[in-house]
Amino acid sequence: MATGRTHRPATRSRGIPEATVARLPLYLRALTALSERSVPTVSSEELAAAAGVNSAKLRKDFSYLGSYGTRGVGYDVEYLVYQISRELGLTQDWPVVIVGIGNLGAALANYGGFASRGFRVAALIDADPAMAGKPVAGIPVQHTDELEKIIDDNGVSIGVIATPAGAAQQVCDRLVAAGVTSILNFAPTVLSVPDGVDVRKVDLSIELQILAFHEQRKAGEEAASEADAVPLAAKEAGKGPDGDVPAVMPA
Amino acid sequence: MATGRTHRPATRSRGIPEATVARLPLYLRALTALSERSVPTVSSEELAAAAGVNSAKLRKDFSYLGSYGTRGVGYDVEYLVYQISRELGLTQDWPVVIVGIGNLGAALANYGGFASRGFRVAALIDADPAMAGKPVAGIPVQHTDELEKIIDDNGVSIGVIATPAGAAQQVCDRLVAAGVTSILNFAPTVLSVPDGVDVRKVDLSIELQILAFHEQRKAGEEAASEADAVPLAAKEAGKGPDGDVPAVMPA
DNA sequence: CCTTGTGAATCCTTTCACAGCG
DNA sequence: CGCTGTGAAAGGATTCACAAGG
Repeated sequence: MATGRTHRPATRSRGIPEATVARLPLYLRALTALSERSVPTVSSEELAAAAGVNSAKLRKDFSYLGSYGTRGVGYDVEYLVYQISRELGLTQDWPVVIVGIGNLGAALANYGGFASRGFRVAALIDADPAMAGKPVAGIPVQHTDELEKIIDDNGVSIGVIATPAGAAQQVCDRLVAAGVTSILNFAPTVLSVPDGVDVRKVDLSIELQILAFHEQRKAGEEAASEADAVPLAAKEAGKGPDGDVPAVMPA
Repeated sequence: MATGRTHRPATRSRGIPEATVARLPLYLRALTALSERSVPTVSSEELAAAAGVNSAKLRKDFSYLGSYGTRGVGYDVEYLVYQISRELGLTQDWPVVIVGIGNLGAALANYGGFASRGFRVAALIDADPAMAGKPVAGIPVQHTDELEKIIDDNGVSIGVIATPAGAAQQVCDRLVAAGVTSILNFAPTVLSVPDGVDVRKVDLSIELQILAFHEQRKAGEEAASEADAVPLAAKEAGKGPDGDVPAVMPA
């Protein structure tokens, strides 16, 4: 969805479509579950159901990786787990730093899904001096002043931004300057980065707004009121209780 | 991305493309910022830059909503804010419940972006009896036993699941049975829901995995032609060539 | 037989480029 | 003029449906 702006036309090697890449982690998770239950093989139909997609799509996706299945039988679970992991770059482990240790940052630090998938939280960084030294998820928080040194010492190329919106671009710039080339942004802001740097964003309130759109549709399903003229009374001014708790701020 | 499976072919009224719907919140945020700075009008070019998209796309998106701009001038900020809010269903407010008040649930409860956008956290629900009554973000946590009553009393139609993966489907089923028709799922599981219920998921580790994929590509970039301009300071965090190959190989 | 792998058809999204209008 | 609104072209992604192969 939101990778860095116009990078090169298409990575030449074996261009795997972006939509397929986005689904590989899904397949990987379903396969891992099967693997844990010692299921030896799985058909595209079964795996697709477990991953919540349809089987034709899954087969097409796998066809970009190569021919890893056996006709009449299905896919070898262990082998596929390995191939997808390798394709995603998860056979090595990636040190990541999390910047902004509010509620959300702490949640991320504690999130088991990172560690179990080849990601290692190398450091937690926060601008609040009072946080410095305090352990979160067993890792001591370090002050922002150390950012460049931390990136450099740990060879970090992936950074997670969980600061308030106002601080995000600044943090981003420092991360990039220090050598980070992939950023996962939880702050509700558009980050601008130089070419070659990938940014993905997760925006909590946007997801809810999309749901609200569909919810509204459902509500007005029968007796479709075409009657809404245009009150224009945009009294919907930016409301009050904004500046409270940290984590992430609204726009 | 992940709305409920195949519901009706397309909402007949004025079918706004899904891709457009997903961008409306982005525009809304940029417009709100302009509104706060009392900017009266904005061109598609400027607004597109602020939202991080290109201007042709933005104009096409707006064209699905109607003709709200003025040629030679641009768009009236206040008016657009209102139109988009209305289209997204944000002129009413939506009571939501958050189930699973761990680190992530607490972060969500504290997240200002919800309240400021027409969403009201009606209740926090957790299965741990020890949490019951404890206030988080000023709202007392209630026990799961109360779930159905809470949904009913508050007329909640949107639920947020922030429980561990193992509990998610069960919670989902109860929410749906109680009348919730839109679910935002943070648990790393595929939820199955009946037709007519929308599910969107936010998966923290999937985003990182996608970044890792691209990061890996960048690392293998040099050695080939085009000396990319990107310093690529990544320090080669140890790591032999190809991790260990797992036991099973293909037939 | 059964299930994969894949051309071809279809559908959706983005981009182009310019006519049309304030 | 400048900027919107939009047909038309281009590019992706998804689905179909079936030949190929164990």
